[in-house]
Amino acid sequence: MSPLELFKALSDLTRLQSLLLIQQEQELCVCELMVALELSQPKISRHLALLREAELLETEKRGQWVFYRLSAQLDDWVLAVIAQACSQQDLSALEQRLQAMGDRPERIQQCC
Amino acid sequence: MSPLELFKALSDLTRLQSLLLIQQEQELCVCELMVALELSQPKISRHLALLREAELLETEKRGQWVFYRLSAQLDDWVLAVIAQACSQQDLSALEQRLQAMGDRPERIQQCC
DNA sequence: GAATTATATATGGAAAAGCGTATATTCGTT
DNA sequence: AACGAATATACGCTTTTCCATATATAATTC
Repeated sequence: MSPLELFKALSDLTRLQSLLLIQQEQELCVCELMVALELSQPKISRHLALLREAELLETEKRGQWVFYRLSAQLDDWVLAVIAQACSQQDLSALEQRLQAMGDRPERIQQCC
Repeated sequence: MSPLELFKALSDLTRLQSLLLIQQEQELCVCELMVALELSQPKISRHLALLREAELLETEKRGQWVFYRLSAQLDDWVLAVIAQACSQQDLSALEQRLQAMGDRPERIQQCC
């Protein structure tokens, strides 16, 4: 991944918010992002596909859901850039809609 | 400056290389960037104008030249992102053409 | 003050990106 | 097997971005 590829991937609000929110939440499925960002399903899917093709995100299919999370083998400099962006981006409205969302898909407990 | 604005500004190779090379060299004028990037004058000027409008670069006119340098009041997180990009971008060919360039405008000695 | 150098901007067109809608696919449920 | 939910992709269109060329402006030199 080159700096140019990273910056292109992050130069769209939908992709930027999706990536940062996924980072914050560890993993999210498409329907959760639809609620959080208040956008249509095809729009979310298409932007996630771009982030996946750029190998920023990886997917895991569990049942009828596809969960997106940060790719496991991201270089440190990429993580550093994402962290800087995250420190400057207000995701509170998105987080709030996510919390308020009913019927979120069940998660395998990750930890403890 | 928002993350989105920064990423949009850096999502073009001409702008990315210009910004990083300017950072490395402290300041450069348009004609030096033309040689380093091997691009036309209007193309360089237009992209620099975008970086200036985004307040990533500032200019100083000295004689017939316009020198571009990093804006003085950039936030730390912006500088951090630029530094990460710089660590991953190979500018050696550009630097080389710059060194080999004849007739570079004289600089006011900056230091010591 | 005419010519030259350095830079900026305008203009029209080409390429790319993004969008809404429609459709396909896959999985789970009945 | 049929249906519904979740996701992906295809298609046509609009918008944006980028470019090459031409022109404008400003400083310098002769």
